[in-house]
This record gives sequence, C-alpha cells and structure tokens, in this order.
Amino acid sequence: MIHKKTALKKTASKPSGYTTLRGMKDMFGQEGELFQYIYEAGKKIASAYGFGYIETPVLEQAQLFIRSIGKGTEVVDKEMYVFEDKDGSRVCLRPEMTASIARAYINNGMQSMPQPVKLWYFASMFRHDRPQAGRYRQFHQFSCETLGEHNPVVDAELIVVAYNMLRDLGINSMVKINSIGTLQDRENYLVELVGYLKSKRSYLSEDSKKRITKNPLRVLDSKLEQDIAVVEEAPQIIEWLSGDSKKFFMSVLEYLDEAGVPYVLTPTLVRGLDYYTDTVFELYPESEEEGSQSALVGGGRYNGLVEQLGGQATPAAGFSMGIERVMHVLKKSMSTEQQDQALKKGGVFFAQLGEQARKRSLYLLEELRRAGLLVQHNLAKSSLKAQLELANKCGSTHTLILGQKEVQDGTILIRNMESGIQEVVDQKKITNAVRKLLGE
RNA sequence: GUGGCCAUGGUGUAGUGGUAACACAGAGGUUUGUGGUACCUUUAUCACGGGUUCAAUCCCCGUUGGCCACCCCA
Repeated sequence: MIHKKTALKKTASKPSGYTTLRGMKDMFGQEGELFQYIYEAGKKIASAYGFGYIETPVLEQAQLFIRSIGKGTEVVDKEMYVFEDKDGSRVCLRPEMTASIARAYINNGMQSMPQPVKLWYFASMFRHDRPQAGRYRQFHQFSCETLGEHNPVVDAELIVVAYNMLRDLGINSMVKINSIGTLQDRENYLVELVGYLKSKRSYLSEDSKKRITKNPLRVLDSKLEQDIAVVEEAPQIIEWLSGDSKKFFMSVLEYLDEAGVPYVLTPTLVRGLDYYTDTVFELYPESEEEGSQSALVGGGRYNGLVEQLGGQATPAAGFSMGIERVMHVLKKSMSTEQQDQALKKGGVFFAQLGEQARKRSLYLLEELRRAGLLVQHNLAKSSLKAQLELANKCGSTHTLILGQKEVQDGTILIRNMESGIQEVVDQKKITNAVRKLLGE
C-alpha cells in the first residue's frame, strides 16, 4: 500500500521542469478572454476607419531593424533577439513592426495602390528586456499605419483611433504630443542642444552626461530632478522647426481640437526610435500617476523610412498600442467580481444523461451550431448533477436536458435555472426554442 | 544591463530546526435523472543546487524565476 503511494507520487511530480522562458507567459482563462476582447475592439475600430489587415513574418533579416530603428538605440543594441540561421544569415525576431510594414510596402508595390495605404495589425513582438509591470519579452501590439500621404489629418486620425479605442475599452487617456521636425530641423536643433547641454554638463546626471554624445534628445525626457532643472531652460525643438513643419504641426493640433481629443503639448517628448520625423505622440492612462512605462500607445510620423529602406520617398505615420499594458490597466480598474462576471458565458447549457443520449447529443449540438446558436456543454460528464453545476457556473439561464426517456420520445427538457420549472419540447422544435431563449 | 523585495499544493495564504495547516478551485463519491446552499474522500519530494547540522521547508551561499523601480520602450 505504502509502496504504491510513493510510486504514484514520483510519476506525478516528474513532468515538471519545463517552464516558460523568462518574460514569456501563457494567457488563458480571464486573461485569454480579456486579450481577445481587446483584439476584437481593435479589429472593429480599425475596420471602421478603413484600415486593412496585414500579417507579416515574425522572423526578418536583422539588418532591416538595425537600419530602420537605428544603431545606438537601446532596442537595437541590447534588446533584439538576433541569431544565425542555418544558411549563416543574420535573422531576428521582430522587436516592432513598422519596419516590416515599410518593407512590405516596397516589396509588394503598394505605392501603386490608391494612396494612402492604411494597414492594421495585432501581433507578437520580441524584445530581450528585463520583465516588469506591463512589460514582457514577447508582447503584443495593436497598430495602425498610414502610408503614402503627407497630410496632417492622417496624424490626427491615427491619434483619434488610438484615443477612441482606449475610450471604448473604458480607459480615459491623455495624449502627449510634440513635433521633432524634419531630419534637417533636428540636426540644426541638435547642434544647439548639445552646445547648451555641454555648458550645463556639471549639473547633469551621469546617465545624461553619456547621452550628450550618444543620444542627446534623450536627456530631454530624463526623470531625474537634476536633469529636469537643466532641461527646463534648454532650447525647445519647436522653436527650431522649419516653416513647413511648424505649419504641419499646427494643423495636426487643430484637427485634434475639432475631434475633441484633449492633448498636452510636451516639448520634452522625443522617441527612442530613429525613424521618427515631425509628429510624435504618446497616450497615457489619465488616472495613472507619473511613471515611465505607463505609456499605452506610442507613435508618430516616419517620412524617411520607406526611402531609407530602398523605396520611393513615401510619407507615413502610425501608432502602436501595448496590449499587455492595456490589460494591466484594465485589470487594475476591474474588481475581481467584474472579472469573474466576464468569464460567465450565460446563455443555454446542454446536458445529457446516458450513453444513448450522449450519442444523440452530438447530432443535436451540430444542428444548433448550424443554426448559428451556441450552447455550453460538457459531453464528457455523465452525472446530471455535475452538468447542472457547470451550467450554474457558466451563468446559464436555461439548461436543455436530454435523457434516456427523451431520446425515446424524441423530446428534450428545458429547465429554467432560476425558477426550476421544466417543460418538455419536441426535438424538432429545439432550434426555435433555443433561439427564443437566447433572445435572437 | 543596474538596484530593491520575494519564492510553501491549481490559486490565495498559515507555519515550524525533527517532512506541513487553512480557504478556495479541481477530480470522484454520498439512491444508477436535477445545480446555485450539505457531507465524505482525494490533490505539496515546502523553486533548483550546494553548505551548516544527528536532523533543514525553516539558517547560510549560489542558481533560476517572480514582483517593483531605473535604463529604454508599447
């Protein structure tokens, strides 16, 4: 007896040992439902605004991202999953998808499609970062990109889509927006900025001192108090925009005003990817206190990217929403009760009793499915008790009960889960009956 | 990549230098056809590796992982 028990224990504990890789996670149950819910919301709003779906490979040439995002950026230098393929080429798991979009635009001759080309996607990205709240090594972005149109209304529309999607999900957000001008504007400004930062060098943090040579724009959004003091007096990039860029930016803001999207002009907002030009923006949850990784959405214009990757000069803009971050906010704002409620499917449960009934169930369930009616069920269960418990957990309003007797009579029971009243219905009328119960 | 906190069943938590308690969840059952409100049974090599000790889940070191902040980004 004792011997048997220990033997069982050993086999039971054996299969462990395989775990998910660091920063990766399984999503199911409540999380799985929430994930799909956000996916549906994205699909709906993207379609409504005329974006077409695009799917691109997870694996791309490493060079694609190095060229577009830029050497010297954290994403490229430290966070990319790069490795050698069997043929010796350098490949990488995409850390973001804008470069893939630009590549796809060129490869597929999208410049000869009606412009602008508007695309959306909802996909996995990979960055070898240290995991943290709302940050994983494999994460998901919902994004919209508009290529082939240099018009401020495009920028505004993208922000409107991101803003409204969050609102649809029940998140009030705040838009931070800035313009970093053309590449030329930025170069001119950088000369000025670097000169200023060098003059204040001794007041800056160690990190920021390094940034002066590496990536001076980043000093602007440092969160350290000593840096903030210096940055407050720093020349602002807005002042250095060319006439066209300034005008363009003003138009974007006007459109946002018209659309009723509140925004905060943020002169210190710069972005960490090299391809951005002109408009840059980020969306934060309104309720959130200051914190760096609370940005739910990031995006902007990238007029030079397509050309840089070998295509015709093509203006473009887009945004990306971090799904895990949105989920993080949603989970915090929802009570556990609400979350449990979200798992309840409601509707109608189908229970069967006895082998004959089980066999007949497969037929009836398919008949219902073909009529477009979904009912919950668990054919593997035998006892009616167990199935009613399930029906209860699902929050079903009614349960269909098919037993030996009903199979013989060609009938089925409909039990009202609240009142306990049961009525006998002809199996032939089951579709109409269920449709009525589901209120369709 | 840097720093802080942490690591007990499926989940959330107790607890002790002599191998673990509670709640919930899961599975099965309490008359072979009735749930949401009963009862019973069952579900843990106390993250991994090493050290101290007669003895470690509990003490020490390391590893791995988690959470949080920084860097950076979504």
